[in-house]
Amino acid sequence: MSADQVTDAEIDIPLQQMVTFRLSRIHAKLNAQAARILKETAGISLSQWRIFVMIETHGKITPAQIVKRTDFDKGQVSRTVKGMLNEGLIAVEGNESDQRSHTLEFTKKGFAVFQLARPAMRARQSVLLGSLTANERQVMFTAMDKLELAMERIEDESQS
Amino acid sequence: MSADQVTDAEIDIPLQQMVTFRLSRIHAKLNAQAARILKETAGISLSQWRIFVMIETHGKITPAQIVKRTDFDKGQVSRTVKGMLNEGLIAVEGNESDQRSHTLEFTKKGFAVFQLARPAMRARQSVLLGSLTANERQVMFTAMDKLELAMERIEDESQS
DNA sequence: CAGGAATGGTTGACGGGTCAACAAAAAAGT
DNA sequence: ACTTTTTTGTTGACCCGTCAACCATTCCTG
Repeated sequence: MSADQVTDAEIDIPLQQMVTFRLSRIHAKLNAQAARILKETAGISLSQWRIFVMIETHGKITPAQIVKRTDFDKGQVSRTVKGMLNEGLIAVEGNESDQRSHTLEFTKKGFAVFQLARPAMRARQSVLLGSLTANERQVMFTAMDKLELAMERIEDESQS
Repeated sequence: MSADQVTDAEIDIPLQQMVTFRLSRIHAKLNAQAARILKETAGISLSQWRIFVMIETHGKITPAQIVKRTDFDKGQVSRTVKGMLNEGLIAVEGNESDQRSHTLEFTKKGFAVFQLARPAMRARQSVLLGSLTANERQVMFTAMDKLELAMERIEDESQS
């Protein structure tokens, strides 16, 4: 279907859209699917899952560090953390040397909930990555790198 | 191709995120950038731009056709169209054989506005596509195809 | 042709993402 | 020491995307 869709029309203008359109559509679908799985398996939101993953892979971590590593919006992190605290999914530990900051960590309940979602999320990831050849994976990542760089270039140009 | 193969560690946890995280981040950046350019050059929103593009590439077109071709949300199309009508950017033409439906088309003003944004959007697209080699572009598209198929597979599995 | 199903479109509600303003604390400059 | 700047986090406002309920019209089927 998409094979015979690559026509002149697409290369000129519409294909123009194809990059952003398709990325946007895939993103939407991935999001919706992940959200559904998370809700069904663990009753958490995608934002909460992402916070969990950050805590899991980096150990104790502060909101600011999460923002730096992921580019998530700081307001959203703040609100998500607040919600997770209310639900007892994570705990905070004050920082002695900096009164503003606090590190996040799992509660027992939070870790249990996290693990409820993990198998399905892992399985999904395996299917997604497994659908691509090693070469396709690699090219896709370098392509994404290049796209991000190109975006920065556009940003710079339009400011000068 | 044997450059760096995807290792267990990558498939395991952190890279797990990589596919969705990175897609999501790129999507967000692309969106924000496009929205900014559109606002600056033509004073329109991304949704409005997308409707314009659909009208431009397919001639007179109905909201339902747009939804089918793009997977946009039907509610959002409805609202965007409503807004564009209020601003005089598009016009509707009733359909004789179907009282529910109407086709969309440019107004003079709408087409002028559309063309205000086009150069910058085209330039941007050139930079984006130009940052990738032909091979990278091609692989990326097939990869996106495969990802969408894989998603459907996941959907089917989790329902059975 | 009557009644139910499907289609086209509108609307309200809700959650998520983004942005800007702000307060508190810490770091840096003088 | 004191002022200024930067960092950390919270909050409110706003827009966008998604979902579900709903009406009107058209299609389909007995």
